[in-house]
Amino acid sequence: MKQAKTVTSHLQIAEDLITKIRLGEYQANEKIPSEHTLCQKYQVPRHMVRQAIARLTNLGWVTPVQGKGSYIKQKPKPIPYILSAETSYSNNMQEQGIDHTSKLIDWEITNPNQEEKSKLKLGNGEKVYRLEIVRFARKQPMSITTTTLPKVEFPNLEKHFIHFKSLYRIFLDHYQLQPVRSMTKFQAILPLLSDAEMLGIPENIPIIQMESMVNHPNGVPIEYNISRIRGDMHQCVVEF
Amino acid sequence: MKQAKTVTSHLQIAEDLITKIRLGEYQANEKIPSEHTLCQKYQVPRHMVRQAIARLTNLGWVTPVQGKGSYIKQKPKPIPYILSAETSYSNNMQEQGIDHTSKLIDWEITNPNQEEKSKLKLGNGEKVYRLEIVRFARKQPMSITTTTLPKVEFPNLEKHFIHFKSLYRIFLDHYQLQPVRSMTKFQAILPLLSDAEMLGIPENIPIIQMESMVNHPNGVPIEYNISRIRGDMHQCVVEF
DNA sequence: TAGTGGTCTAGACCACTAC
DNA sequence: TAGTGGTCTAGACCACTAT
Repeated sequence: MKQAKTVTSHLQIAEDLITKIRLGEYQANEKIPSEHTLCQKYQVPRHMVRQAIARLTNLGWVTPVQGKGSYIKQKPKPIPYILSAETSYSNNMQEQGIDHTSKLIDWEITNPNQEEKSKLKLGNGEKVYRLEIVRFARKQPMSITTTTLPKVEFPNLEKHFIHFKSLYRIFLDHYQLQPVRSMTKFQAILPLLSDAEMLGIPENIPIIQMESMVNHPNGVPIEYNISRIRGDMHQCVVEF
Repeated sequence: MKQAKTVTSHLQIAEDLITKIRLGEYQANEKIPSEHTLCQKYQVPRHMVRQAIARLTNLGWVTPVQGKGSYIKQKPKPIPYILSAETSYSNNMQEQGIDHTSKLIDWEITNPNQEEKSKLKLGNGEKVYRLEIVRFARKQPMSITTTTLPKVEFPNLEKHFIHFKSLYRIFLDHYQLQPVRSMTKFQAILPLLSDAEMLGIPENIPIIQMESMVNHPNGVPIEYNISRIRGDMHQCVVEF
């Protein structure tokens, strides 16, 4: 006679653990029981438990830390990010009273790529500034932006990089320019390794990749940027 | 004397495989070599190779199929989805000449939850229709929408479900109603298991969760919906 | 030193696909 | 039937954390 085998597979262990986290039996910021303990509890070899925990890690429920245990993740409260023609990131954070900073981590004067050239309607041989900006909110890195500006529109831009606060601050203070966002495209993707590292997030947290065109009030395109923002930390809002 | 051990860990195998896919040595829609072959190639036990492939799977490079092999994923070309006050999904697909359908998979008349009640400005005791709609484009499931409508605004709505084509078709044809989108919030998240299954995607493909308010042209809120759309298959566009 | 998670070995058997 | 990936066992040793 066949014995009814206990159907404890790694999938079921994972499901059980998730349920317990959901129901609060295991609490956020606490640890789930150790692998060893779980082996005893489910009466399975360690490999099974590890497979289950790998699943949980993947789905974003826990973060294992060597020598300590697997910590249950806090579900983050996302920050509203209002998309409109007039608002910039800093601007947005400011209005919500969220502590924020920007950091210029890299810049160059270079030849535009095809994309940039057409988007910014550049003539042949025109150069661009290309900046890499990391934005922080509540001291945490929240987004990375690659922004491209026609050199001709921003004479001596690099002079203003020394005490870099915000790009739009520079636009306003030194070029008397109130930029206008004309278009934003977005897409949900998984981060590149380099971006994930920079943002201090695991590779499996989705990010929103946002591509924007920004114009001079007279309609001339003056900025093209691609931001990668933490999808779990932002709730973007568009009003019509 | 210590022998310089070959540092082939699962991480390095994964990295090597990714590089080969990137460079086109292994081509999209083809398979990577079998686990057995890779074991021989890297001179490691199967467990190591499987760990590496698990990583690739996770990062979205391959999809293993039992009995066949691990297929290299095609990077999908996303469909543009224009967000504006006037456009609906069907409408959007129509204009781009993309073959599309909608399917009403579930509906009920029920009491609204707190969220729905406040969003739709419902009085006490007012009932709502709650529909579950799956939208297809190019024969593939692309999004799942939970939509809530005040019952009082749509008398005998269920009469029109028999040959369901599109919600907005019903609005237009039977209620002479040209709906207006007033607000959209979006966020990048990983799908729930049930949604992933319905969309036929692995759990690690990010989706855009989009919450919208839709009004009568006179400003009265008539629809509140939450869509989960495939993040990898859509490029959402907002114009200002 | 004890306990945690991370890596790794060397197998076995099963389920599915292709021929 | 042979080849593929999926599940599972039963260990070993290492790296890190806490005490």
